[in-house]
Amino acid sequence: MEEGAKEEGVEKAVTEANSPDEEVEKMNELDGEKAKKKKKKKKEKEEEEERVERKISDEKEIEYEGAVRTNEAKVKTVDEKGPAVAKEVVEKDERGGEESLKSQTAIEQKDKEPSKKAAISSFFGEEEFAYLCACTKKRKWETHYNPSRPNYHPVDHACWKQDDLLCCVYLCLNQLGPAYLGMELGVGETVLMKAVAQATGRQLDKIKAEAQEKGDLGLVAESSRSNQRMMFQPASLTAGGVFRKLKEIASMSGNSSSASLTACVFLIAGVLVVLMDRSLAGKLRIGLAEQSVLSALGQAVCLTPPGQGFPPAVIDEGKGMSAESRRAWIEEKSLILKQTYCLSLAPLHWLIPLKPWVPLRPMLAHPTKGVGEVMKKFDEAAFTCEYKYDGERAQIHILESGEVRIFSRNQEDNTSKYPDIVSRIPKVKKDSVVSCVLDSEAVAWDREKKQIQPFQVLTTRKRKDVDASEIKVQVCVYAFDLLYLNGKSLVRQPLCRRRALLKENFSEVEGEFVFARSIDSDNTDTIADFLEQSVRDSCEGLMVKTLDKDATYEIAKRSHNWLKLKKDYLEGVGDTVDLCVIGAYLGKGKRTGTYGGFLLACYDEDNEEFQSVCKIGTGFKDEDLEQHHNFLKEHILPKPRAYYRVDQSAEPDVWLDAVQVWEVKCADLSLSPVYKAAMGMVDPEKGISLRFPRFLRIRDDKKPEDATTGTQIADLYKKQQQIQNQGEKADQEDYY
DNA sequence: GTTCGAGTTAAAC
DNA sequence: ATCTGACCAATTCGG
DNA sequence: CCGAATTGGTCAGATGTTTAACTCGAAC
Repeated sequence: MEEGAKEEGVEKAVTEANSPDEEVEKMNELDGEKAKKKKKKKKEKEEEEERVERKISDEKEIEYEGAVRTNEAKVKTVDEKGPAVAKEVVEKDERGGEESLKSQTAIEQKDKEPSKKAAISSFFGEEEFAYLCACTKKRKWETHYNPSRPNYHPVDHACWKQDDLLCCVYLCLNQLGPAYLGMELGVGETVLMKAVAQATGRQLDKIKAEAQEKGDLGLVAESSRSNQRMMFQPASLTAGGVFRKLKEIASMSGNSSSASLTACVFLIAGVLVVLMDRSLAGKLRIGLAEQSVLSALGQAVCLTPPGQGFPPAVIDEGKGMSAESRRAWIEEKSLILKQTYCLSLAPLHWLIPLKPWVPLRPMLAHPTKGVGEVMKKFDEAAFTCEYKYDGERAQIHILESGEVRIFSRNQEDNTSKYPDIVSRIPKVKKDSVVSCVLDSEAVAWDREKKQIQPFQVLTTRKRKDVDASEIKVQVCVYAFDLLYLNGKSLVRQPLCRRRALLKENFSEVEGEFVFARSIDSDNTDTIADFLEQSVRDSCEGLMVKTLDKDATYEIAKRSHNWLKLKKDYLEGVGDTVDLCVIGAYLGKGKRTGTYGGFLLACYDEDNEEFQSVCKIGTGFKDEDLEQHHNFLKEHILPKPRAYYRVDQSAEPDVWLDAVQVWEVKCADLSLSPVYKAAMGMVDPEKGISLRFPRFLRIRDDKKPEDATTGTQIADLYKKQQQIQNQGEKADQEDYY
């Protein structure tokens, strides 16, 4: 760790921060200084000036919990007031004028802490940009980071070591690198708790209990540490150092191995316990996620353009502009950044154009609760409706060399999972295709019955290094979009064009590669029929996409440019079930202090028992959660009733008396290794659970014994399976 | 050494 | 995956 | 015509089931 600190001293002397208190003092000094500068610089109205100052003094009053100091940046974490234990990253720099203004308005509207966005915008400090400039200039990244060069290996990303800005960015995004390189920490909550226990020398159970009470493991670690009084004063922690350590952990095999545990321990014992902890858990909770980081970065890069050397000559390129045009300008530039980010997922990597090999983020869809809403949203624009197949997103890249790569929805490299798809690409693409990227859904396919299989079947496929000869679950690819063809990006082309090119350049092979079924209609009834039909054909519903207007594939502009229409979104349609609450789980984060989720059971009339069906944690209004907590805490049981059937792995934090019935909606039913409902009725060992359960309302008119029965659940499951087969029958009738 | 089971994590949805 | 709430921008309503 | 209220969209952060992969440690 100390080594890390040394390495960092590149452009600027390291400022040692030995205690949080000192840190705070320093920050305050800086703030004061910067306020002055700001005054000089900003020639806006005095009114605004005043507000800026007010904000700064506000900030001084915030109580800092701890701090990370890098050479380039000061990152402070601050606990928000109120129930939400969120984090703010606050960093002031002299270019913060614009951002401060924004935050001012926020303060005025809501007399609370500075708005999150504002804090974020000013996260990246001037020095970092300078550093960034230096890095970009040197092109370290580009040279090392070139996946297509021979002998390339992810390890080559060691070049990251020197780039603290990048480290900051990744830390913020909670990633270790571009997703498609598949770097995972392998550290989950349990390991983390062990580490905290070990670091603080306390009992694991105690830690667990406290974590539940406080709703945040990081807080536990923090308080434990301060109780403990550190034996040694750790060297200041740099963002780069932390990041490096994280990667180290990731690259270690054997997570609960003593080596990695001690590494975690070391980190935790280090300085910023809270921040570290959350980062490890993958939840920074700083009220700052991807989009915001990108915006911040976008602004940053605009204002202090890269490539100037150090120190940068131009710090605020937008200085002369009016507030209006300045904003528009920043927005425009940010879009470029976002666009490349959407392509490559590598923030520093903005120079590369779309090309096969680098996955791009897939277009997503907004849920829609009826054909009416679809018509309203797309109004006059022409649109198409496609089947929404229930499988896994597959972005298939064909390189000029003929090599094929397949990426998941989250840019995970799935090439080795689908050797079967890879091998059938040549016979499916026409000769006109040299290189391309296509968007599709991989769906489990029963070759004998020639029909689609449920999602649950697909998930049983092997995931790594699959040998084509060993494949048990076949897949059919349903292609629906073409994003790149023969050297040209089609991302800016409208869907109608892309779709036409797709159909021109590929040919269908039954059960292997098929175009998504679609109709182009604006008739409500026709669409409703098509929706019905899609469900009969084992699909989830429809995807609705405009054909011409706003029909590009530009994720940066709009990542949810499509609509999805599922049967279970429709009000009063879809599977609905009445279940009894028999347990609750303590909430985390926002939900600290109430229940974050509940355990639900159906009533089994044969054995007169309550069998667990699923947990539920969404669909509640804040108000609902409060109400449930108040009501249910009166019905806490010291231990479960004898007639509760619950798997050990689903045991709630508190057991509840079966007194209330809730109406719950779900998308599907699944065979469950965990839940006990209807066990033995469709499978001797497995019960039945719900896919995507959500709370609808309390059923005060029903007593616990009136809850949906095990038999009914089993019937629902069977009905679902029938639909599978009926769809096939209908298809066959079509054929003959 | 090998095998098996338990427990954990990440990633699909 | 689903869902809610906060926030922001654009549009509509009412005086 | 302007300010206030409504609406629509995006983002962040709560939470769901199931599965394969992986590691560890005990039993063989």
